[in-house]
Amino acid sequence: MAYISTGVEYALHSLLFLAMSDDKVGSVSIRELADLQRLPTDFLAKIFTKLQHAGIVEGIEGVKGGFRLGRSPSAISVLDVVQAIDGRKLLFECQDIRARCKLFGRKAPTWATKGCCSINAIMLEAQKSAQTVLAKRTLADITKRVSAKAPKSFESRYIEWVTEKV
Amino acid sequence: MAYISTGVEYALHSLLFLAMSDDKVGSVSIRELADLQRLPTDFLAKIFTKLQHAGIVEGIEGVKGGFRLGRSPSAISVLDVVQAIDGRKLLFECQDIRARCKLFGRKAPTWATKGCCSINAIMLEAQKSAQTVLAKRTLADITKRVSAKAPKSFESRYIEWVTEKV
DNA sequence: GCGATGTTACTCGGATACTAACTGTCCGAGTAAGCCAGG
DNA sequence: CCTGGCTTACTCGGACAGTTAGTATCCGAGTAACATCGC
Repeated sequence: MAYISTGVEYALHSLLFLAMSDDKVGSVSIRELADLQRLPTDFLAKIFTKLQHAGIVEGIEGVKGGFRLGRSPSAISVLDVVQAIDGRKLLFECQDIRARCKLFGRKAPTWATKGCCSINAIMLEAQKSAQTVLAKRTLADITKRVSAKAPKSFESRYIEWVTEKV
Repeated sequence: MAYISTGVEYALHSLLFLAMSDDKVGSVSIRELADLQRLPTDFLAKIFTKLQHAGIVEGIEGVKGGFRLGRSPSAISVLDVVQAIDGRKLLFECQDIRARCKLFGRKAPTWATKGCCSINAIMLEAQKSAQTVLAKRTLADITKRVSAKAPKSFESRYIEWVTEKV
């Protein structure tokens, strides 16, 4: 399984649609989002409650309810979404192997302890590097890139679809 | 589970020992390496055959056999080890969600196709960034950092242990 | 009309399968060093 | 001697069990818009 789950993928694509209709439509329901993209409805619902807990979206209960963005698309980074869905998962989980070395007696010396494992340090550096990339990309950036290559009709057809509720 | 498996961790720690004794001992057996670090022997064996296929270590069969580094520690990057053990795993597996969008008919337009998914592009960028960090760190670097903080006696005790075979 | 009631379409959240990957174990096969016996 | 077989300690590689995380589904509870009905 990949480090970044498909849940994140579902979330990002769905958020992209929400961003498109943010100023034009009150809210979009999970059923609509799932239907539109042929995604599993219940699963997408769970994903959105996570996004809500992170403040990325805002849920509106009751009939005619749904979700809308919790803040501006330019204030939602890809990293925000990844961490909201997958949690603050580590790229690498140091298990402190060196401290188990038989050459030490019952207690490992302090220089071999978890906090300063050289291998872990490198992995953390790599993780930070990846996160920096994800942190500087926002929903707004992606929307811009998509609308640059998508035809104008795409957005309008989406708005139409989501308001008419076929 | 973390993106970088514990197999990689076992491999790196073991390779560090091999690097220490590289010029002083012909080869070290899996049993010794596992015993020294209290790691599961059979599992470590499997890991080392992967490292061998990648040319990172060299196996010597028969009694008195074992493994030694396949090339200089400065020519073995952390990324080499990660890819040898975990394969060329992607940080993110694009499933081409956008192409499933109901707004398209039976066939998605070319602008929405896998190769140019904007989300995937960002993930690939993040992955590349992490890999760059891992690629520039070599076994030699780590060895240097470890021996800087470990007491001199550590290395000599290890060499002693591995030659005497208690 | 107008307020009370019921229906419907949503969001929530818990419980539960199913699946795939990683970890760990077991075992049999092949290989080479070192020992030992028979010439 | 020295040559051939035996033992031993390794590496290989296949097969398989256990565990965990992610994916997906089902269902009951709560909420609010809207329609309907009785007055």
